[in-house]
Amino acid sequence: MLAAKQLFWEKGYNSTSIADVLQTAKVNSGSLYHFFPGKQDLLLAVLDAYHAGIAPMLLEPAWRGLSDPIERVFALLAAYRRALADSECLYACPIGSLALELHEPDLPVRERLAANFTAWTEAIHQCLKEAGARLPRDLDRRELAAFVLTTMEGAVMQARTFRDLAKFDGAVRQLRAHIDRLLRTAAPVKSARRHTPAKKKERS
Amino acid sequence: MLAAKQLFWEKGYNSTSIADVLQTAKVNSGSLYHFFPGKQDLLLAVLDAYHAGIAPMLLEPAWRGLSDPIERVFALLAAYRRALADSECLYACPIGSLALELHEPDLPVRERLAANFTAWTEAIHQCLKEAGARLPRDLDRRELAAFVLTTMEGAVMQARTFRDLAKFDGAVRQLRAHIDRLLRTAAPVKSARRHTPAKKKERS
DNA sequence: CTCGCACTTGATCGATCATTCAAGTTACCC
DNA sequence: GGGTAACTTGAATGATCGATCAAGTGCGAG
Repeated sequence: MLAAKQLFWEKGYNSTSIADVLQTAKVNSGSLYHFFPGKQDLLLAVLDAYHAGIAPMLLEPAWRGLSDPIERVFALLAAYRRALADSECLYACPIGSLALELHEPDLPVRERLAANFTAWTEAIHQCLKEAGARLPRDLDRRELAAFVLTTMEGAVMQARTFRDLAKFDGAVRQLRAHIDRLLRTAAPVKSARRHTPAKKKERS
Repeated sequence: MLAAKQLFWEKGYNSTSIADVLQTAKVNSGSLYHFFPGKQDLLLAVLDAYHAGIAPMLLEPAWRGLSDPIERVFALLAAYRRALADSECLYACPIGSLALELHEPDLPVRERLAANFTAWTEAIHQCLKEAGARLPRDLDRRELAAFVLTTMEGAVMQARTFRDLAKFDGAVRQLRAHIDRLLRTAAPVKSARRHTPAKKKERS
């Protein structure tokens, strides 16, 4: 139900009453309960809708015309920046909000929250894999992909709390510095091959 | 009120009823309303309590015996790791949770949420300033400090959602790699060419 | 046409919500 | 001891919550 999706995002799950949904969707309670046995089933459907919409509604618009995988990573972050800018910094990632709002989520709810995060992270992971040798061979690309999500969620949280886009930009700038350095490490300056030192062993 | 603090953290603000608070605190409604005109005033008091507790309840225990400022940064993150481990990954940063749960926070609420973030970030900023020349001169230390908070919030969110400490560890590992590189950039060679024991004057 | 089923209607339920208040109790100053 | 202000008591309020259900309506199949 689109109305529920909208309202859960605008007001949160607990603050959205069934009556709100009914009014927005212009249906009666009986109709709703015919399709959704309870409020939680509505939430499950909403989470499934978000999951299904990640590729067509989020990734595709953000990546239109971009082929470079690293550019795509930051294009996705730029899409969130736009959402913040267009909403005077009141935007919040609906999945992240629900993940923190629901303190005792039943298993099916938590599974779907996790599935949304996984799908998001996996899309970034795909980019990092496509970046191939531009990134260090021994880099854990899945871990870095999850770190991009970490950065996005933390950055949105702060931008929203401070109503300040600069908080978002600052976080992205730090992430970019981190990734730039990984790119440089993997592909040292072309003209100075002799500058490449012996590989230092990695520590944990 | 300690009971409210506990319950808002355990169940969230909207899911905690006044009746819950009354029962936990073993007081009557009249008493509570004598001190707090409404539920929101209770929230404000809780947020103020968190703010006041950052130094004594969070930083001091985490930093006991540690003097190295960079170690302190990661010791604070380790404290959150411990909170997750001790709670089977159901821990959530109370401020972050409230920041995302309250979708239309009144100004006084939002101010206090922001004040909590600011105080936390400022503590890290202090560490980074103490790190002095070990970090690049042109590094925006406040921005990096905010990025540490970004990482913590995003990492806790994912660890909690996946019920997996590894999600937290992965984010911290990425942050550590980022900061390690900054440390290396500032002090390229271990054998100090020109040690400057003279302390730079600090500006306030 | 008519039967059966999917779906809608909207009143209604008991529970619980935040909040109020008149009456009672305690503590402290003069 | 008497007064008073701070605080407690706990029942009551009206609103709103998620959920229910008997009585419809519409429609396609036979």
